[in-house]
Amino acid sequence: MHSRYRTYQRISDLPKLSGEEVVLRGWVADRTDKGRLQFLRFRDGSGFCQLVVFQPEVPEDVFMVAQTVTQESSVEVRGLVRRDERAPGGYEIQVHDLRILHRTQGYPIAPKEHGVEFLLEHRHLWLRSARQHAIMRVRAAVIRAICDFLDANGFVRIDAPILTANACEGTTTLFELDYFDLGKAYLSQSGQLYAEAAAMAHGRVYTLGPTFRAERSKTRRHLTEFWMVEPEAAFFELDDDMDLAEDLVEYVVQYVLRHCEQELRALGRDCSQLEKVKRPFYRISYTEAVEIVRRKGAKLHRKLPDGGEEIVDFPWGEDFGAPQEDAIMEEFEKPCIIHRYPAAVKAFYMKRDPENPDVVLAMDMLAPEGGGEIIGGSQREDDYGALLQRLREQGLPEDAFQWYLDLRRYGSVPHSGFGLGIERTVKWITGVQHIREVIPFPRMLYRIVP
RNA sequence: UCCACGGUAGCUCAACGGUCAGAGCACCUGGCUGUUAACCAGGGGGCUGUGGGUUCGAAUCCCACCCGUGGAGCCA
Repeated sequence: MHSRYRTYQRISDLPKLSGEEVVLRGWVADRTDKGRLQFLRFRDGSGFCQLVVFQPEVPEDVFMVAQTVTQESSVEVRGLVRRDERAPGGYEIQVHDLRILHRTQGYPIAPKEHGVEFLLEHRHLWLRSARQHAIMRVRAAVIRAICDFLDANGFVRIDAPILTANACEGTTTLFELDYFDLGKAYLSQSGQLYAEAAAMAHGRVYTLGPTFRAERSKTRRHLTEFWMVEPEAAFFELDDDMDLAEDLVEYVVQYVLRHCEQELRALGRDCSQLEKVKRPFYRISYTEAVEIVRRKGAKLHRKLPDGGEEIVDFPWGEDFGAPQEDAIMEEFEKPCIIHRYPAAVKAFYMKRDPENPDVVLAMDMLAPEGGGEIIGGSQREDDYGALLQRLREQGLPEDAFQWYLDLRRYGSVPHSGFGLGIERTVKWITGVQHIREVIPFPRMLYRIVP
């Protein structure tokens, strides 16, 4: 690609520059030497490559610079690009000149083992490591793939507000703040309601942005601030919604396999399972899922009023927890969609199944290999009276939802959508164990810095 | 919020209630022409999270607090 901004060569271009003299600018990730032969692991943002400095081939002062340069110093290097099997990545630079731009003293992160706390404390520097570099590239690719797919299928990106007056689902705890003279405002936990409004204007839309949950969650799959893409489409019924979710996830996974081969290898990801992620996925009803849970003996731990706990066979009507989801996904090597959940455990805006009023037209997608729940969606209640009744049943403030009810007053149509968690998806695809590694600066219960 | 575990050198960890709290890595010095977390030799580096208690004696046992970790719940 031609760029008017590129004034120097980059590591990502090395295969095309073999045998040529190049000038690169970047940072020394690490160094080691064998006397008169020195190896510098060099990175410039586009990738990593090895610099080789051999004493007889460079001026004495250049050799001294290479010998004394510290980890994470920024440098400019001139040298010959060589193909060499011994070099990580297959190419290396035979250094002719090396200049220090800024000498680093006491870089905190050694190229050795570190604990989580220490690394999170230094997240601003940790991002430079090869592993974090690869994860962020996959994250970028996932978001790119999502936008490509939705744009190509006629979805218009609509950005939802982050400051909102109303709680979306009325269940989870929200971050609250004072909004001038208008009282309390909340950080959005979902752009869905706004996406619904926009879908009545554009037919097919999606929101993409950060969302916030003030839950005191402490697990490897929760963040207090996370990104979500939420497609919403007029005239889509539940089956269309599931088709869309399936198509989108298939596209994203296959896109990453195609475009991030290097990154996935750097992360040590076994891609054989990902290659299987092709339509059709599995699709089972909640009732069928309950049967699996019971068959596999994933019991329910239920809290008793006296503070104790009882362990019972999983009853129809309860929502699945992590143990149940894990039990279900042991059965499947591809994503599985579970649909038609008990109405009592789902949000007020979900439409009842006309064939069974005990369940709603909702669906969740669970990813295999411990990926967990990556999608939650539903067909929305499009009947004014039914929606108003749900609002009242759940004790939600009608005033704040007047505009939302308007969507059912003026040209209401069947419509559906879902939310796909960006971090959960990246975590699954990269095979990373903890969600905090797949967002640049994670916000968690006990962490807001850096 | 509940449950469990942890906090000792810059980092990762060790040390039965008993001499001066150790090791690896990182850092500094020297050696080596192919290193991949190189290796070899030497060197500096500590308010054992905080406060109280038990004891002749506490990193070690007890209590409280602070900080963190991951599991539940909640969910993407």
